[in-house]
Amino acid sequence: MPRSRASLQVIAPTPAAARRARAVAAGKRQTAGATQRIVESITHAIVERRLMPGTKLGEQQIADLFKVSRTLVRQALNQLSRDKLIVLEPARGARVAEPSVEEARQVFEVRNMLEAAMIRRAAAQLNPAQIAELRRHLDDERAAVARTDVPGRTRLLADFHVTLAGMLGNGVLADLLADLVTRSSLIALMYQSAHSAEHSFEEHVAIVDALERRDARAAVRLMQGHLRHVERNLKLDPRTTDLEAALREGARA
Amino acid sequence: MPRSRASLQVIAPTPAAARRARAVAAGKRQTAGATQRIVESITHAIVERRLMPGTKLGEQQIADLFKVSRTLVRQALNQLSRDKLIVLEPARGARVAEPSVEEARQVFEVRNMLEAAMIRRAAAQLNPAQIAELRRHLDDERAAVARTDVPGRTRLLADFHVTLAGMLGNGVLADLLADLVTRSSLIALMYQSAHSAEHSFEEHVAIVDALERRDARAAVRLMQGHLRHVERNLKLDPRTTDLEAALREGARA
DNA sequence: CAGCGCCAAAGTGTATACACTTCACGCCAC
DNA sequence: GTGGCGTGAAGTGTATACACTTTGGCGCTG
Repeated sequence: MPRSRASLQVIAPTPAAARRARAVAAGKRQTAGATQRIVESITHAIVERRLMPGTKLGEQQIADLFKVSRTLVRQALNQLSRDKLIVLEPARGARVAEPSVEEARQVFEVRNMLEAAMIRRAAAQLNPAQIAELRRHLDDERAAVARTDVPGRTRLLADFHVTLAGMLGNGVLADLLADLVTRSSLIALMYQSAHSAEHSFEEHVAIVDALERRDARAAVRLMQGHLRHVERNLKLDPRTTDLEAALREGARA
Repeated sequence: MPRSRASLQVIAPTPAAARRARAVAAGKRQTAGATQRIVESITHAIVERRLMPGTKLGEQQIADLFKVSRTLVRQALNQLSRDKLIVLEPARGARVAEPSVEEARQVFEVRNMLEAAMIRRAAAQLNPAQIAELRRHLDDERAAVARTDVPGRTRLLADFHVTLAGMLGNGVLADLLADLVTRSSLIALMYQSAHSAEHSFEEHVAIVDALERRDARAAVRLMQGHLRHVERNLKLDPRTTDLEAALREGARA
């Protein structure tokens, strides 16, 4: 009787099932273990620019910090490695990633593809309540920019894109874009010259304006312009001479 | 003198560095550890339909199969979990994922976004040699379809999309799409009714034809049609009655 | 004195040990 | 006979132990 368990649990859930149900209902997502805490901690540290690219991440060092064993730290590092936030070299440990110029270009190209399509749909399907939520987000951005809260504004400017993705009701898209946006933060950290937070904020406002007017074409154009501006503000030009590049290759081989 | 190591290694690489360099030069990517072997093995098993959704994946069982400790198996399972190919329930172990109808819809929506943009660029920038490579791929597909090699044709039909992504020289895009395509395979495995491999193959041919003509508009239209057809061929309609759905929810809570 | 090789310390990679949760069988009360 | 509850086997979660690689320094040699 393969179905019996289903109905039984509906009527009289086991303690374990009840706890799981409560965990889901209670809040967002129960922090499964310490692993997730470590991942988020390091991710935030990178996004908020407290960890520079190339920084060595010793396992024991992190384990001591979080008062756990290396086992959990390694799990966390593996996740971060998959997110491309750190680089894991065999037997040589983990370092904060140093994305190449080429990788930066590719990340922005993919973001452009995804976000152009995303904003087109947003213009078509967002309801007034969601527009209002975006406005609230913009208020937060404005405040962070005003008080020159660098970590906060960095996070908020990035969150704008993720929030938008989340509103389309497509979790897959939201997850994907969250990864890309986080990677973009690391890229910005490496290459950013004089990115004007104010400029980004104003472009976000213009985008929401277009969404509210349901002007899909303008929204797409503004979003693409926004992404292009962010990318253009990075020092992605070939700064290294050919010789220097060759030596870097050698050092990396 | 922070630069000295670079030039030194160019002139006289250490054994370790030399080995790493050789590993990179020698072939694709050196199989870092047994972990990767396990991940690929299970991934292939799922894509080739030898592992059904819901199948329990016991850690010790897998460890014995691959003659390694549970440590490595757990690493592999974590990776697979991030790929959404398996589901990891705390203290209850790993099972092959059973993507919901909603998740299926979202995956195809994102693929549509990405691949429409991708094919547009492909039409603009692919060179004749690359078109020829696509033709060769189509030959393989045709052969696999002809001899009703189900695992092979499944893989090849999926690889078409990944190969295309790879040709754009954007590794980030290729990786992302590879994930989505693999997830799509699992989705197909769950919901596919009577998907005609021949039909997909013919649509691939039409797409390459359009690319060769550099007809971006037609290529986009064909690709979107292709994805829509694949999705439509899934039994994504609400097959379960409301009652059944409710019970499923209960069983899952 | 420069360069090479060797050795020890540090750090990573894998396996194993142990604690804790889950699940199913069986027992007991009703 | 049915339903609830405890108990033990199975399996997962975390920590620890140990082997192996890397690396930097020291002395030896030419």
